[in-house]
Amino acid sequence: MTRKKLNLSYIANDSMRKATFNKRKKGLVKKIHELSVLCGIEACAVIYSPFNSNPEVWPSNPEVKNVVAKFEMLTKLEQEKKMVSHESFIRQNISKTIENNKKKMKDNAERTMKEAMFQLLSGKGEKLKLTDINREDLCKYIDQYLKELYHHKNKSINQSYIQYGESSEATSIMAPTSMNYYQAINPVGVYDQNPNFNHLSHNQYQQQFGYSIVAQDKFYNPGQNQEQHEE
Amino acid sequence: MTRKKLNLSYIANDSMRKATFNKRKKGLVKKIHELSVLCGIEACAVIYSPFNSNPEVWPSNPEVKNVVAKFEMLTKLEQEKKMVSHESFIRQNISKTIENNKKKMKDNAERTMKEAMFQLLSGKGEKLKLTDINREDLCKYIDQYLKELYHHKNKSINQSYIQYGESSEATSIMAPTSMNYYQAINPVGVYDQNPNFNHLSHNQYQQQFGYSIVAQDKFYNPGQNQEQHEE
DNA sequence: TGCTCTATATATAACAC
DNA sequence: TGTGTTATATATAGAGC
Repeated sequence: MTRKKLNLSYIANDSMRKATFNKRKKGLVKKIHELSVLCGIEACAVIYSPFNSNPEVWPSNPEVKNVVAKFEMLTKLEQEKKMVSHESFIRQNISKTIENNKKKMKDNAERTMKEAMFQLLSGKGEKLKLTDINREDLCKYIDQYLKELYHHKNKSINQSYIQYGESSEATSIMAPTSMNYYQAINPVGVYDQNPNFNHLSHNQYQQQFGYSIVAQDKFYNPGQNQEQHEE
Repeated sequence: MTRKKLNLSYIANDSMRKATFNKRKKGLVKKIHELSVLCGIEACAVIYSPFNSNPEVWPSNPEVKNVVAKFEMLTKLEQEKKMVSHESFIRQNISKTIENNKKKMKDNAERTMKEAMFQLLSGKGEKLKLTDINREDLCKYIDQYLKELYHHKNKSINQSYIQYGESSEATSIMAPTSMNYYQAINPVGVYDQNPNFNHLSHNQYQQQFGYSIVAQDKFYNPGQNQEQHEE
């Protein structure tokens, strides 16, 4: 009569399984009851018994109805969200990891862009392997960076001086764009090779870059998308 | 460091309660998991946690969805029927007891009636305390008794001889009613005091007693209610 | 707060009836 | 099958960190 060390696997023997089932069910219900009393919470358990003819057995106390009612009230989706099941836990973890990864990749890309930009600014543009960096993306990044830079600068001086929205006109702030840098740093040929600046209509440009260039060269209107990379 | 003997009552101290909650929740989930593996069953538990911001936590494995789905499929009524909660157990017990009591009271009343009837039949009617027994009820009972008696007698002789329903006419069986007994046993005065026989129309009589008296005196049609006391 | 540790309370496997 | 008994495995209160 020496107790075994619990081999956690299905008990093949029918009568032994039933005996174990009854004992453990009793213990389980007791535990649930204790937990609910000790901690003043609502809890219930549903156990499908293969022995007891009625397909399911219940948990603990009269509050079952409340618990079940509450549980039923939640939509299935919400239940799944809130259930800390092993599966959903793992799923959540995967989602988190993917999200994290995306963030870091984006961050990485930005750092690369920034470095490239500063290399251009410091006159070391000829050392840049532009095959590694998408030229269009780089232009976009530089424009965005300068826009934010100017935005913040002007904001700190006089907030009201800047006008947002599509209707802002002559009062909008002058800011350099990637064009200036390309013109300044690269030979004309290189600039001409970039189709983004030469052949896009204003509408296309706006679509591509998220803000419009006004009729007067070198003026721009910060569009509604300007805040998207605000930190 | 000596473990106390578990005082099963709400733990007032917040941090201690939380610690206990977490420990016991873990143990509970483990137990449910063990039970489901050892006995090859589906089980789940719902615990409403006051600590964990998400209002409920759950038990063990991916089968929760199945368990919950099954559980939800059952109507609420069916669930309650099958739940062996303490409360519903007691409620069922109460219902049973009340039902039993009603049965016995009915049985008692019938025995009293029967006794009274036989006292009348044996000519000891003058000893009856008719204040204890509702005169109307007694008439009803006697009629019913006789009806059944004749019904069974004729049934055993020739079942087809009896015609049920409202349309049965001349073929219906002749049977004595309580009127005969009252007329035979009591002085006219007593019989006259019973308003049920003298002053009710046929329709009213039918409404009152559940069957009709046909135009010819002493003939009756067993109505649809005749089977109601059949044993 | 949340973890580990350890003595003890509890749960329960195996056995007997 | 259900119940009771006992030796042992497991759960956990209380303490420290």
